[in-house]
Amino acid sequence: MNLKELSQNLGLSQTTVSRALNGYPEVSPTTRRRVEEAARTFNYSPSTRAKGLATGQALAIGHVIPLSSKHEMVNPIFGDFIAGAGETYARHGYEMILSIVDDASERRIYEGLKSRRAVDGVVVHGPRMDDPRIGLLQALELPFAVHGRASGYGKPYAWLDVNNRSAFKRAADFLFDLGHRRIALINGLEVMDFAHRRRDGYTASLQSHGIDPDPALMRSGEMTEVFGYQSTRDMLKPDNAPTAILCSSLISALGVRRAIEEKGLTMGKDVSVITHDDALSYLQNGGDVPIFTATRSSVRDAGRQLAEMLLNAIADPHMTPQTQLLEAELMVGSSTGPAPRKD
Amino acid sequence: MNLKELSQNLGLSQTTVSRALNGYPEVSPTTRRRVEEAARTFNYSPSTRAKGLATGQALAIGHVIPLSSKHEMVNPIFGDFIAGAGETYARHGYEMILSIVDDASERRIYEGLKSRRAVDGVVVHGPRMDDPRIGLLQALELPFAVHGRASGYGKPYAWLDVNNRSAFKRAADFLFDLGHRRIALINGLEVMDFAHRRRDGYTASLQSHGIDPDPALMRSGEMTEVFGYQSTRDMLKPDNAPTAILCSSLISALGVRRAIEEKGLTMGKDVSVITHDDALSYLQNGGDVPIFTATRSSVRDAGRQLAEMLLNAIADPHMTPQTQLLEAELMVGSSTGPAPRKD
DNA sequence: AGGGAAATCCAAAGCGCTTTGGGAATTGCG
DNA sequence: CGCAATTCCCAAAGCGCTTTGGATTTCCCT
Repeated sequence: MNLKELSQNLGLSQTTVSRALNGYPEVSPTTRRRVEEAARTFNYSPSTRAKGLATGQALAIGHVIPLSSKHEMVNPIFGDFIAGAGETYARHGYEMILSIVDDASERRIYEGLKSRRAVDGVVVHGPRMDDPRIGLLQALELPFAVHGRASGYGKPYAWLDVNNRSAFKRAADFLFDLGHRRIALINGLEVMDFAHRRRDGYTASLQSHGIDPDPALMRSGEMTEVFGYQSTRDMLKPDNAPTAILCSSLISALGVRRAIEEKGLTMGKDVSVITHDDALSYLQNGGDVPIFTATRSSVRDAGRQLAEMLLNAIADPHMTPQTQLLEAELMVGSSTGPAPRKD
Repeated sequence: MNLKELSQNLGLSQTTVSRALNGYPEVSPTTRRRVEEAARTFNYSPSTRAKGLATGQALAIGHVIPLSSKHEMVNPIFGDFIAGAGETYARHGYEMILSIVDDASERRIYEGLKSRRAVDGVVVHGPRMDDPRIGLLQALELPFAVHGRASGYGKPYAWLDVNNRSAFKRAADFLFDLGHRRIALINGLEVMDFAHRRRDGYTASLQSHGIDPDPALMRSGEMTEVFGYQSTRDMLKPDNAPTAILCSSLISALGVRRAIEEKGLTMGKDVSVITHDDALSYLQNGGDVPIFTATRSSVRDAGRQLAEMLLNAIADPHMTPQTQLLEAELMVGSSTGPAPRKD
C-alpha cells in the first residue's frame, strides 16, 4: 500500500492525505480522522526512502563502533549505550544504523555515510587522545556528537562525558581517608581519552597527599577479567604490595577480586578495591549492597542523553555545540575498609 | 555532488554514468575508467535513498534486539554477534539497522520495518519456545533468519544455532566419566529456547546414566554474575551438595567460582565446573590454558554466517530456507577434575 | 445579498537514482 | 563499397513521497 493507492481509496489527492498524516493545519479535522483511520486499517506507513528523498533528511543516525584492531575487542559497554540511544531515536522517529569497523577503515566509513547521505548525523564512540575523527567530521560538515572527549582538540564540538578525572580523584581521596597510602591503578588503555583522564585524577590525588606515583603500581591494558587478575597477582607479590586498588572496569574488578582471594586475602580488609561501574544491565554490582565500592555512572543514561543532544544539533545546525559533564556517584560497598595496620 | 552534476561535468548522460559505475557491459572501457576516476576525485557515491527508491531494495538488514522487559537486560552476547554480522554486511554493501525494543512493542516494530520498506530482511534474536515472531514474519512476508531456533514451530524457516542439546549432554557425560554423580545445572531463563535445549541435553545425560534429575540442583534465571554466585552458594549448603556444576554462561561461571572459593573449596578439585563459552571478545576464558572447561562456540562466527544466510535468502526468495547447526567444542580447562571421594 | 477572508482541497514539479526503448556511430564481411 | 550487426550512448519515464502555487468552496459581516 502506498500513498497513491491510499488516496485513491479515500477519493482524496495525495497532497491532502500526506498533509493529514503529517499534521499540517490545512486539513479539516473530519478528513484527518478519516485519513488516519484508513492508514491504520490498511497498515500504511510512508516509505522511508521516498520520504527521505523528498525531504532531504535521512531520519537516521549512524553509530560507528571502533573495533580495537589488536584484540578485536568489542567494547562491552556498547550494548547498553546503544539501548539508551535507541530509546531516544525511537521516540523521535529516527533509525539507528550501525557500523562496526576497525580503526584503519574508519575514515572511509564516515566519508561514505556522508556522501551516500545515509545519515543525518553520527555518534563517535571511544575517542582517543587527539582523536583525528573530530577534525574529519567537522571538515565533512557531518553533524556529530562524541561519547567522551578528545583532549587536545581545539575547536568546540558536542560531547557528553563522565567526569572521569574527578571521579577517580575522589575515589583515591576516599582511600586516603581510610588510611591507605599504597594505592594501585588498573586502568584501560591510556591512548583512550577516558583512561588518560582517570589516571590524571588518580595522580592528582596522590600528589595532593604528598605521594609520588609509583610506576610499579600502575597498569594499563584492555579491561578484561584476566587483565585485572594478572595485574593484581603481579602487584601483590613484592613486599610493598598495594593496600588498595583503583580499577577502571567492573569486569577487570572481578579478576582483581579473584587474585586477592587466591592469595588468601580478603577484599575490603586486606586489600581495598574501588572500581568504576558503568551500570551495565548484565553486570550488576551485587544486589542491594554493592559488592564493590564504585564510581558509578549509567552508560545507558549517557546514550539516551547524547542521542538527544545530537538530535537537537541536527534540528538547529547553527546552535553552538552542547556539552555535558556527568558526575559519577561514589557508592560505598563492601570492598573497601580501613588500611590494614603494618605490624 | 549528485549523478546529474557528475554526468554534466563529464559531458555524458546520467544513464551512461550510472551504467559505468554499476558495471553494466554497454559502456566502453575507456569511458568507464574516465567515469570511475571522476567519481573518485569528486567523492561521489549514489544516495542510498534514491537508489533504494529506484531499485525497490533497501540494501539494509534490520536487527531487532529484545530487551528483557523484567530486568531491562541487554544480552551481553549481542555486541559480538553484531560485530560478526556487520562484517558480512559491509562486504556486501548492506547497512545494518538496529532496534532495541521491549517485548511488548516488538510486533509493531516488525510491522513498521515492513510497511516503511526500511529493510530487505531481519535477524531474529533470542528466540523463545513457540516464539510468535516467526509466524508473524512469515505472514508479513519479510525475509528473516533466526539466531537460534524456536521449538514448537512447524513450518521451515532459516536459522543458525549451536547444538545446545548435544553440547550440554556431552559436557554432562564428561563429568560422569570423571566420576561425578551429583551434577547441578545453572541455566538461563528456560522460556528461552536455547536454555530449554541445554536442559534437555543435561537431563538426557543424567537419565542415560540412570540418575533422576533433582530439582534442587537445577536453577534457571538471567545469567548474571550474581545469579551464578547465589545459586551456587545455595546449592553448596546441604549435605548432598553437587560435586559438579554445569553453567550456561561464562559471566555466571565467574559467580560460581566466587561462591566455591568463598566456601574455602577449590574449583576443579572439590567442585568441577563446566560452562558454556560464547567466545566473547571482552570475556576471554583465560589465556593459553582455559580457566574453565567449556563448551565453546564463537557467537561472532555465528553472526557472520547467519548474515550470509539471510543475504542468500534475499537474493533468491524461492530457495528453501537454509539452516545450520554448529557443534560446540569441549575445551578442557582447569575447572574440572575427578569427583572427590566420599570419605 | 455581496464581498473578502478562511478553510479545504488539488495538480504538478521535484528529490536522485535506475532502466526501458531506442538512436547514432562504428565495425565486419562479402 | 554497401549493409547488417555491434558498440556506445541518450532521453525520458518512474520509484513514492513532499511541497509549491493555486483553485474552489464555505463562512462571516455588514
